[in-house]
Parts: sequence; structure tokens; C-alpha cells
Amino acid sequence: MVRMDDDLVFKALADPTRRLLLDRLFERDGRTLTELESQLEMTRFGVMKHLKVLAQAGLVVSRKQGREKLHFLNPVPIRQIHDRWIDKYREREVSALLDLKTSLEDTA
Amino acid sequence: MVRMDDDLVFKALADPTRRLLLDRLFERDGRTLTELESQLEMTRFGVMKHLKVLAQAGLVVSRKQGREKLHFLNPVPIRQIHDRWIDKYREREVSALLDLKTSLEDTA
DNA sequence: ATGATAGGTGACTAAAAGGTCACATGTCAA
DNA sequence: TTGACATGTGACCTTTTAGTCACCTATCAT
Repeated sequence: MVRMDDDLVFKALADPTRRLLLDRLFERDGRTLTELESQLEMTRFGVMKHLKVLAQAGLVVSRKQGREKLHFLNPVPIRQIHDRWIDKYREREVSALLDLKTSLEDTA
Repeated sequence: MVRMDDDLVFKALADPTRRLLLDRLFERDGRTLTELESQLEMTRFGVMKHLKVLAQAGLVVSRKQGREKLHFLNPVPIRQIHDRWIDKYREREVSALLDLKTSLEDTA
């Protein structure tokens, strides 16, 4: 299997601000730069740089609309990370283990 | 859901050498530092540092045996990354899309 | 015991990444 | 058309990280 830009994806995910941006887009897609900036303790320029990194990694796709630019989350690279180190045989047990852990935390 | 060390995990995955170490351990567990070092263009100290980062992230677990130390891959944090940005509803389509992509690449 | 082997620590240097700013372009609304 | 708004670029500084080395401890085999 070809893994063309895996380095860009992992580097992109390494920064907490960028992960937070992905979280915001996971909640709701199609946000603008200004909207994302308003929720971060950072200047517009910092957020813009982060969005660029995410876009080059393929984790975020953008579309221009008038003077605004809307940003969308692309989950495909995330799934590829998963498939790299979790084979289909072990997927069941790992997933089950995490479900159990989550339910324990919820009841606690 | 509590995500205690997610930053350590993502930072650990950001380096290509560390991902290569995970690949080697994914192929076969229980390797020693010396064995891992012999396959990398790097001094023992560099590899040791990388293993330490992976261990602190919980991606690698180690066990001492005599004067050797055996290293094992722990896939659980990987699965947690997956679950953060891929909900169970979208998992089917993303997974199917990637399976299709893989089969196309194989026949090409 | 002693030489060889496996692993560990702290200090150091060079490269990469995060963040800000001055400045600039394109778009909207009155 | 003109002022406000949304986004974009390049240079710059600071912090973090990757990698190496001198030096050290623990274990094995003879």
C-alpha cells in the first residue's frame, strides 16, 4: 500500500492547536477562519498557518465562498493511521477493550 | 471520555524513525534495543531516546530479561485516535472507501 | 575476576516548528 | 467609491526536538 504523505499527516496531528481545530470541525463543518480564530488564544496568523498545515496533510479541505473560506474535516487519513498498526484480527479485541474502559469510566 | 496523554501519543507519532520502530514491532514483538538499532542509520543513543518517547506515550511497553530489554507494541492509543474523529456512523463508509482504494491500487 | 556485551544518563549542537507582525489583495455594503 | 471586513504572504524571533558523544552501570561467559 502506498503511503504518500503520511509524514505530513502525523506532523499535522502533533500540535494541540491543530487537533483542537479538527475537534471543532468534527462538531460542525464549514467554519471560516475568523470563526475558528475567535475561539482560540492566538492571532489570526497562527490559526491560518495551522489550517494550512492541516490542508497540506489532507485532513482539512476548504472551499471559497465570496470573501470567506469554509473549512471541512476529512477523516480518511485518520483511518489510514489506524489500519497501519491494527490488523483486522486484533481490531475486535482492541475495540472491545476500549468500549469496556469507556463504560467503566461512565459509571464511575 | 478522558484523554490523559494524547499529546504524548501524537508527538511520539510525529517522527518517522519512531513510526518505523512501531512498524518493526508490528511485524514482530519482543525485539531488543540492539536489534532495532542494527536496522537504522542512527546511533544506539538516538534509538534509545525514540524508544523512551514511545514508552512514555504508552505505544511501546518493555520488559527486562537479563541484561536485555524486550520491547512490545501497544495498539490501544492508536485506536483512541481513530475514535476521536471517526464516529461509528461514518466508520462504515470511510472504511469501505479505503478498501476500494486499496483494491484498485492492487489491480493497477 | 575480567573482558565483552547490553543498556542508561546528562550535556551539547543543529535543525525544525510555533507564533507574531507589517504589509497586501480581494470582497461586501452603503 | 470608499471604508470595513475576510483572507493571504514573507520575514522574523523563540522554543522545541533530533541526534551525538563522553561517561556510567549491570549482566554474561570463560
